[in-house]
Amino acid sequence: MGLVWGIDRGPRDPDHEGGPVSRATLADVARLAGVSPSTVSLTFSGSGPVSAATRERVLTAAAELGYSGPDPLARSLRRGTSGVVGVITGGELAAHFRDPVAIRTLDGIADTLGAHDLGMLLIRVNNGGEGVDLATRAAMDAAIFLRSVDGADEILQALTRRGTPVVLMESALPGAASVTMTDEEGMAELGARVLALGHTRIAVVTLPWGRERRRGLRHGLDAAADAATYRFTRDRMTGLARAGVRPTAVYETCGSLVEEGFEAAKALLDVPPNERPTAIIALSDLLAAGVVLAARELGLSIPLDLSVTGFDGVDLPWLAPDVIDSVEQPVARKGQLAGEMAVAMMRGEPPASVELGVWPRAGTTLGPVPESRSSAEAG
Amino acid sequence: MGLVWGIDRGPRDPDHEGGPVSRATLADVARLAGVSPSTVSLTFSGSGPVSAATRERVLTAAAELGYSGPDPLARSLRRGTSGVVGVITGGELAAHFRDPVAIRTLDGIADTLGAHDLGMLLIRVNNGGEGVDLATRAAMDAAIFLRSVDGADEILQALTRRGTPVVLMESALPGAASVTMTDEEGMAELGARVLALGHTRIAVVTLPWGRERRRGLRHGLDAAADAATYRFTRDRMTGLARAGVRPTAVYETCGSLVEEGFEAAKALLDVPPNERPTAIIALSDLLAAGVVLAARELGLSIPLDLSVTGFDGVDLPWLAPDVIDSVEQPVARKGQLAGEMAVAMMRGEPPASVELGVWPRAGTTLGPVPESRSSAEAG
DNA sequence: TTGTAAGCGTTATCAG
DNA sequence: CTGATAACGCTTACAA
Repeated sequence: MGLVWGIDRGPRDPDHEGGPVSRATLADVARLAGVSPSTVSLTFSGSGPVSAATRERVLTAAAELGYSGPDPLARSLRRGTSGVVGVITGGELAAHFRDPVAIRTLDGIADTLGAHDLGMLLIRVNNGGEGVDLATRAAMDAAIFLRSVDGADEILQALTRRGTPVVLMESALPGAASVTMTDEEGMAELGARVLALGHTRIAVVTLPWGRERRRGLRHGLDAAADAATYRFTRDRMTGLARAGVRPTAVYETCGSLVEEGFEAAKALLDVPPNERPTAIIALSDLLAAGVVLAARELGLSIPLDLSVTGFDGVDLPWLAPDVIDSVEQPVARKGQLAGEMAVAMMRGEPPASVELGVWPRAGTTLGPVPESRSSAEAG
Repeated sequence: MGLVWGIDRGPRDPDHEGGPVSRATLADVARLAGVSPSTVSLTFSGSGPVSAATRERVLTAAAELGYSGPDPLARSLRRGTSGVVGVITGGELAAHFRDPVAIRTLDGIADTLGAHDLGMLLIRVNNGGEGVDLATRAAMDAAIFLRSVDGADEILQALTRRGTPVVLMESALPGAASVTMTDEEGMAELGARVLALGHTRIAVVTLPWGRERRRGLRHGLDAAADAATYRFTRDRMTGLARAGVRPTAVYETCGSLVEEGFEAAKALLDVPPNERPTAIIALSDLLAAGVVLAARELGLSIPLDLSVTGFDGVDLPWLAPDVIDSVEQPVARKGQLAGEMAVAMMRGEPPASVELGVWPRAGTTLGPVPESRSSAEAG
């Protein structure tokens, strides 16, 4: 092939003299089939009128040369699209895919992208800045930001300047689409339910407040809501405060894990009986499950001795017979929606913002509510 | 800019006359900075010698034009690489990301790819063939197949012809790298431990045998091992048979889920006490956990009334105080290894095949072994 | 240290 | 229905 000086693309078996040094291209197929490159292109894309005979000849030539369709890279450049949507994750998710909520969100995104025949480019950005480079250099037709990503600003800016549509989850920014949830309202409603039961000694087990992880007792809920930089944590604590919950103890954990909830409960319940909380509000279901397990171990009956609530609406079959009283989040829907927004923007539609509602879900760990107070009053 | 007839790339705000219709390119930056395109390229790639003054001028021009680095598509075409590794998943994983083993594998892959600044393109191929097209058309420098993928052959062929390196997990093929695990041996060892305890009435709770999902009792283990088309299922059952386990009952489930194990155990244990199995071997930890929960509910003491074993070595803190006797798999390592293989092949190294060992892990659900028999005799 | 030039492998347009 | 042509936006060997 007319290669005079060649391009260095690493070792390609140079002393192999019979076979082609580089892969067959569309032009090679055209030559062998005795047609023009455009005809070959049309044959493979299926988008143009090609006579059966010609198509046959092209396909034969392709098979002979071991040509398996247009090169994705060249096609992408020419068409200006890559067929790939970037999903950029940070924080916890970067280290482990373990959070069931994140997993379900990803699943929702994958649903939508799969249905549109789009690839999902997963980019983990960790605190060290690994991934930022990739996120700004990778080819993608749109990007979805999952949770708060630490190097987000830089990435966001690069993408925006390049005109790549961006969908933000759990945060909003002009120019970008966003999907958020009414965590605060949902938690306020759940808090109201707890208060309606007449509990006075209420403890709260929280998610991490910010990037640095510290485990232990904290003082006051309002201060906590202010101090927390993580949106989930802040919104949910604010919701509790708004509902009028004044906890006797607040315990910060290092993450949404069963073990963390277990430890927190052990600490909170290891006090004289008359000081012991009668209700523990956990900011996630996994934490709540840990609380339930700790209570079981201490011989406390749920919900008679202790009411427990969570957040997320995750399915925990192994906690049977208990089912956490929680706040249901349409997480998969959220992911699908984010995917749909990305697709819409790729088509040129303007960015939209959607807020999905969350709602309390009755379980077995809260106990019966004496008086029905379903709608929480704001204020 | 010199666009006369233009290319239709969808709506781009055509009546906006002041601003640039298309994004600024490297050439535009060069023109504004008064340097040649190659200089701009060198400036951004950082790979060539550029004087501080020139670099400054280029960066200023870029900022002015809102240019944020070379277009990924063009760069990819020119360099011949995309910086992306495809991870192709099928079967169960396609529908849900829920399997903890798969998740840990993905995590391992992500570790390695992240460290090499490579993107991870997740492609789900479902039974309907969705994703096959994408897998053959997407740009990737290497591909990793997770588990058995239904349309795999077609994808594999296309990738191979294109010269894309392929890493197979849990299967092997000439020309492709592969990483597998010694499931059969591991299970044989675990089976030997069960037999060493003197159990005679042993039941087995299996993973799905093949694509079609049927739940219920089956007859015989050898027949089962033959009938199973899913590799995990087949290998583990073969291992049991090899160890000499002759189960009194075999129960097929629809998936590795706690609920499935629970149901299976209920069915297996709902017989007259003198026919009841004294040991249940589950082919996954999640299934085993379901068995433990069912046994608890029936008031059976573990391991006194019933020995239980699993497979995978997954952490299940919520099952405390019980810890499943299981077979530990270095799953994350497996993922990392697959990533490393992909990277190596991208560098031109020949495909390698690695088999990772698995080993029994002692828990609390099997009971003490009277006589130590650590090495299983084959045959 | 910087500029020149030759593509990378396609596809969209338009003419035949 | 098919062919010629002109990009897509960038990188790199080599010359200056």
